[in-house]
Amino acid sequence: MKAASDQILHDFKLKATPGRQAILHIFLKKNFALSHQDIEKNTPSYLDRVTVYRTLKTFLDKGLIHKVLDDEGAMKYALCNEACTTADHHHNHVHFKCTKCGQTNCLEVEVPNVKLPKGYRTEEVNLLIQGICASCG
Amino acid sequence: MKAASDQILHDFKLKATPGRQAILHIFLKKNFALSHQDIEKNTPSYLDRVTVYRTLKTFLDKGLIHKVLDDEGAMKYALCNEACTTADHHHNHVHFKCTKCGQTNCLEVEVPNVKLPKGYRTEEVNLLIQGICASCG
DNA sequence: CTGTGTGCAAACACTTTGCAGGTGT
DNA sequence: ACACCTGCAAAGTGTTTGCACACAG
Repeated sequence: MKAASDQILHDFKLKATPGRQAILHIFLKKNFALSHQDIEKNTPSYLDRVTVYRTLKTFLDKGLIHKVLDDEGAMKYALCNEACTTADHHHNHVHFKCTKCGQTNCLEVEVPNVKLPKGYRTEEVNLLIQGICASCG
Repeated sequence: MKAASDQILHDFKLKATPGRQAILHIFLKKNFALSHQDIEKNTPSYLDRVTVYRTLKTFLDKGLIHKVLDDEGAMKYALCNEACTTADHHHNHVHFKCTKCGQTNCLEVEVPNVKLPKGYRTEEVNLLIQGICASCG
């Protein structure tokens, strides 16, 4: 796993530092969207809160992770899937948030085509579905 | 308009106070989703910031307004349409955020049916589309 | 008159920024 | 060796709470 995260960091032209490895590990282990808090909770205590902020921002900038909308207004983050590079993003995800266990994950589902009124141009679609997930059902 | 807002407040079993009337007026005038900041900017200066917070929370509780997701994590609010009462909500809206003018509004569009993996149960769907709106196109 | 809303002040939580020193390449 | 991360501290911003008074019903 260490090798894997180092490889990812290297691919995105980021130095492999302990903080980044730790945060990246968390994303690799839990495969659902994480809030800043989630990350801080699962992070070695020597990691500074500020570093988490900066690391997340760096990851965002480089396109390693992406934002996930949450109904509570708390921003969450998730790893981009393999196809995403710094240059080419396609973030038309469907996210599912379980109201019971609180987990949000990416569904590998086609984003339906929505018919917009005339004159509207779509750039990005974010679909958040809330309900009960398979584990909690 | 004053009469209208008083009527609404009364319907939702809320006292008609100046603060609530003012905030409700803003929602009635602008027919797109407003952030807390938007409201504060358009609000008479005698209205306390705290009152805005509390009023919004009250409106939310009573089902007068509902949350609108925003990609920046900034919570926005919009009036529920007429069919919403305190008891019965159906918030499967489609929201469109223009990346140029920044306005977010409710589109009167059917929410497409998404096929979920087995075991998932849908309770609420939030669809946020970002792009260029008709006025900015 | 009574319960609720409001304003003010302060506490609290979250996020960002500057700088000095440490670390990966 | 150099640029870039990191930690600490502090400032900045957004949100919540407690309390006394004012007001709508």
